[in-house]
Amino acid sequence: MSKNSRREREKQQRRNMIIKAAENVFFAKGYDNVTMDEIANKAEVNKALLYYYFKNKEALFSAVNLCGVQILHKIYVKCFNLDTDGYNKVKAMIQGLFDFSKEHPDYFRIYCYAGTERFQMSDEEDAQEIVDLRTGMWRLMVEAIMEGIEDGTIRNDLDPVEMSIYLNLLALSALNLDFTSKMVLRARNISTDKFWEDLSTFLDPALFSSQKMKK
Amino acid sequence: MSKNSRREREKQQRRNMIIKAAENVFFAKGYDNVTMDEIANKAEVNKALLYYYFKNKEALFSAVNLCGVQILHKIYVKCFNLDTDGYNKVKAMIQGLFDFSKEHPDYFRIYCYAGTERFQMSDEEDAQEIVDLRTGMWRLMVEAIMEGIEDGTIRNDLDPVEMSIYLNLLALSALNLDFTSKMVLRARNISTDKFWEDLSTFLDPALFSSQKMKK
DNA sequence: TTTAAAATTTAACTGATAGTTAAAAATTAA
DNA sequence: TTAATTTTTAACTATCAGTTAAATTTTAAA
Repeated sequence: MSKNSRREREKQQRRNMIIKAAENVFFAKGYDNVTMDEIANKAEVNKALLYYYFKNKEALFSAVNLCGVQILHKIYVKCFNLDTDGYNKVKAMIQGLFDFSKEHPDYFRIYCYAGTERFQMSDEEDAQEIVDLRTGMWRLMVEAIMEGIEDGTIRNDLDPVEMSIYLNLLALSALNLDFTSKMVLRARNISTDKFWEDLSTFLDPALFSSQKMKK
Repeated sequence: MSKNSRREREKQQRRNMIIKAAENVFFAKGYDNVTMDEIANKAEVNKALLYYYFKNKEALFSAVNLCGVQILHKIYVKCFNLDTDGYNKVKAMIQGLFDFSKEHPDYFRIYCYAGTERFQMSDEEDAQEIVDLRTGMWRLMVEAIMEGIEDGTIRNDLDPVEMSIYLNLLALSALNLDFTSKMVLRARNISTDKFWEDLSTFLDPALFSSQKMKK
């Protein structure tokens, strides 16, 4: 049994080696410009073995993406466990996403790419775990918002579920700017970091508006 | 000369036929699942002719996308010319994007897809016009925001350029939800239309915050 | 009507690449 | 030693974007 589990471990290690090799190549050239042969070369392994461990190219990509998502998930958990009020937990999570995009820009890039139309269905294991982790992160943010509503640091006239989605969407797309927006900012000499900081100024009144403006 | 220009017109018509055929196929099956042979069949034209009129598949896709962008651009112009204050112009533009996504869901879908990493460089003509139109729309929104700042309907403590990007990003991604967000909303029985309406409630305080909260 | 240019078809071709396969070889557990 | 598992080998299929060059048809203009 102990030997069997050692074997299992080694198999897992081989799998991980392949994932790291794939990571390397995906990071360098994006998804579409990478061939399976390239990955096999990088992993110093035969191409057929890739298909022994992974169903196809997309599954391999999911495995890489999962690594990043796990990191991000941990960040969210840490933010949620901060000893502070709801508002600050939420802010910490948004900042956490920013930090993630800075510390792991490549993971962040494929995280965004994986959210594309191109990848939106799959029944394979890693894809499912990604969905679970993402759902988990969302749940944490909703919890934080609810805390904020109760302790009075976040407005109470909106559904926390919807609010969490607004925040996530905006944060994500602000960190993953399209070509036109980047151009515009560059032309105005606004760095993406300043753009991010100002996002906070922009959003704060939406998070807590003392005036319950209706219509 | 008049005959020459008639010929030109007919050539343009043929081009348009091809675009419409491509449109049909792209709308039905997305970009990646479409083959050039399919488009040629739909257009009842030989595949080689596609390459006579368009550089490659991507150029053809750009031509289709351009049609949608032109519609959207007109909407922005109309909103900008409304006889109202800056705040309401901005709101009208955001609502215009929503209307576009409802009236032309297919154009909207490829508009989003074309914003992806996959498509972010190209020197061909239609691609350039798309960039120009998008820049134009952005300019209009910045103008509207500046009017709002001057007439006092929009907060004055933020760069209008940045503000326009925040608004566009959020609106766009709220209309183009990723898989996880859609799931979450469905699970909570929140329709995407309600989600959109509530976005307005969420955002309003950020557009005009009477309290100039700093830090 | 003639002629030259432009538009269109035909069909076969290249090159890339994901994915398959089946058998042989190497490694490992027992 | 043996049987199961892992890994390699290398050749194969299928698909598709993109090319090409010659033939044919259509059109503009003289």
